[in-house]
Amino acid sequence: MDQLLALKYFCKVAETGSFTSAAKSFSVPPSSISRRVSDLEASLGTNLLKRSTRVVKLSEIGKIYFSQVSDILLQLEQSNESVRLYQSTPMGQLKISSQVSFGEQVLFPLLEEFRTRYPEIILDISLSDALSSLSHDDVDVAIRGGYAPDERVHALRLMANDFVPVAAPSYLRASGTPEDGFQLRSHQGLFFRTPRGPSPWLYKQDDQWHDVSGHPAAISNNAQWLKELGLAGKGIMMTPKWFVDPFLKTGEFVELLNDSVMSVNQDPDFAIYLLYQKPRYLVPKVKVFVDFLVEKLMRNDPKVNMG
Amino acid sequence: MDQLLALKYFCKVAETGSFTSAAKSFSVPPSSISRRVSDLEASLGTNLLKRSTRVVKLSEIGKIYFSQVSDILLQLEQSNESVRLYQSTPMGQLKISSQVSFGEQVLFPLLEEFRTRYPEIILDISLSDALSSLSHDDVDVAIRGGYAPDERVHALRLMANDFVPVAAPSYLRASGTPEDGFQLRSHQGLFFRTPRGPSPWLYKQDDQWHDVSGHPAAISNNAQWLKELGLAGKGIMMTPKWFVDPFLKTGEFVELLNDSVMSVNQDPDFAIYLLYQKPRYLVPKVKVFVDFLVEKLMRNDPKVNMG
DNA sequence: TTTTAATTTTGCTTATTAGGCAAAATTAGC
DNA sequence: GCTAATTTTGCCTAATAAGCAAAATTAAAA
Repeated sequence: MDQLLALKYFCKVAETGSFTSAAKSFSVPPSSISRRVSDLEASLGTNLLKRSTRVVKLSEIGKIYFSQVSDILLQLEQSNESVRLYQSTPMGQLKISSQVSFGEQVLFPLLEEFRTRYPEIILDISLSDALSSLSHDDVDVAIRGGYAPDERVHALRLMANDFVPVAAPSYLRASGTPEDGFQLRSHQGLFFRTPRGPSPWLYKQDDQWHDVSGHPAAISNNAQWLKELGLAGKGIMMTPKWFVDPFLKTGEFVELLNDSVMSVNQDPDFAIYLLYQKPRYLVPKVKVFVDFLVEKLMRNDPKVNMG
Repeated sequence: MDQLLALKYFCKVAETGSFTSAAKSFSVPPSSISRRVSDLEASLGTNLLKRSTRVVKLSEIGKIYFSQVSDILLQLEQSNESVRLYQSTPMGQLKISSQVSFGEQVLFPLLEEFRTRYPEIILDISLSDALSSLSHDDVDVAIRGGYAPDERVHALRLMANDFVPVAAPSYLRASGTPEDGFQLRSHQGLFFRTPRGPSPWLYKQDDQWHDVSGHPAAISNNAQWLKELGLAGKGIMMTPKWFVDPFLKTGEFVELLNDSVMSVNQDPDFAIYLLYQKPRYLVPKVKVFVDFLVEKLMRNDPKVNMG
């Protein structure tokens, strides 16, 4: 028996005092109401209603049951309504995982606008360079520099992640400016250590990749420290443009080997990806964040969109 | 969709963290659980669960929904349970309607025992000599001197309602003792007025009924007043034995024409009836009251059971 | 990484149950 | 007692949940 249906029928009969009018408001024949209510009474072993052809009244226990059940039905409807609201309005906790430097450099400056635009979303950002899968970690969206990931996850290519060699003018004055990829090997290098180890410098010539890594002056997983060393003229750093963009503009960093194809990775799909699960029913908070990042990073923001 | 079933399935999945174990506890195939929960999610337009083969976790909105819904299910179960308790234990308001004199004379003396035996029943007694149908009046049981009533009401013949003429010794001394039914016509009469009018005195001889009503000394629908007049020797009163039983014992009243067939009504089914509706599911409070009256009035209570 | 085993989901059929209509039964009011 | 509104019952159809087997998925083990 569809007990919830029976309860709805019963309450309507109790409210209207008639099977017929209850049937009308549900657009079913009165016989359906009669049967469902009878079923309900049978399942409880009780007469909830005192029937007579003209007036249907509640029995003593029917009165008690009705007052309780009608409240319960109301509560249930409110719960359903709150779910629908959640599903139609961006709200709730939004857990975002990002690489440290991208988060610090690109993400954080954007978030204040996002917060004011969607005040009902509570942001929960965790920055980490550790490889994490969305399925394990309890995150809604993840931003990762890397490859296109597995299938059942939406991967939106936010921007290219091209690496370029940069150095401070002071370094170049002291050590000279490399004119060719292979010359990098004789320079000082500031190396970023990924979870897979220090990233090598790769140089492409005639469809061939060459490791042109310089002498390691410093290795760290902390991009900030490496950047400071670079600004201080301690060596050449391979870095995504977005990471040093402000300094290139001011001239504190100089991009080297403009025409060469440099990388730290041979995979052409290497890029910044926005990852999020694709559930059957997309949650608004995720959708608006994805849309927001697309708007800010993929359209016409010259500062970062230089893929 | 059987939403309540879906909610139960969903909550069990949320509690156990597994479709399979939920299926076991309901003794249905896991596919049923899967489908019902999917239906529920579809009807809400939301993913309530984050599925993976090993662990099923609640989504953000799923957590909220679960906490609300599990509480709602609990409330509903409690309501159902309270109905079943009501249906298995004598409790609640018991509305009793009775004729005034029968109530005062017979019923009230019994009720204290009933109250102590069933403390959870709240008695609501209304005494009235007006004809009332159970369907109109909001009563659970009614006690009526009269005929067997209509069909869809249980009519339990509690006791006979034979009327006998009685008088005080002082009256008999002053006016003489009638030796024959027809002699009553020359006596003073204390007449009870029913809703149908004053009750005549009827005397049966050779299968023939004769109206042998005396001169009306007083007419009232208040039996108590008539009784006081009778005790004061103002006339002869036709009364059920149970109404004057204590006075017959003390000799304050004397029963006249012991061997004659006297009545106020020609109907042989005239008696005291206990009336109650026969609903599909008999409510315990009514059942125990009926049983109680049968025990007290129909078995071996010599004081009143003199039909 | 590959394999394995547990779990969920899907496709199909069967069984159950609600809806729908008409006729019968019930009853309050005339 | 009759009439009209209402509820209930009988019977059929339609909708939906259960049941089973196979396929798909995925966390953990090898």
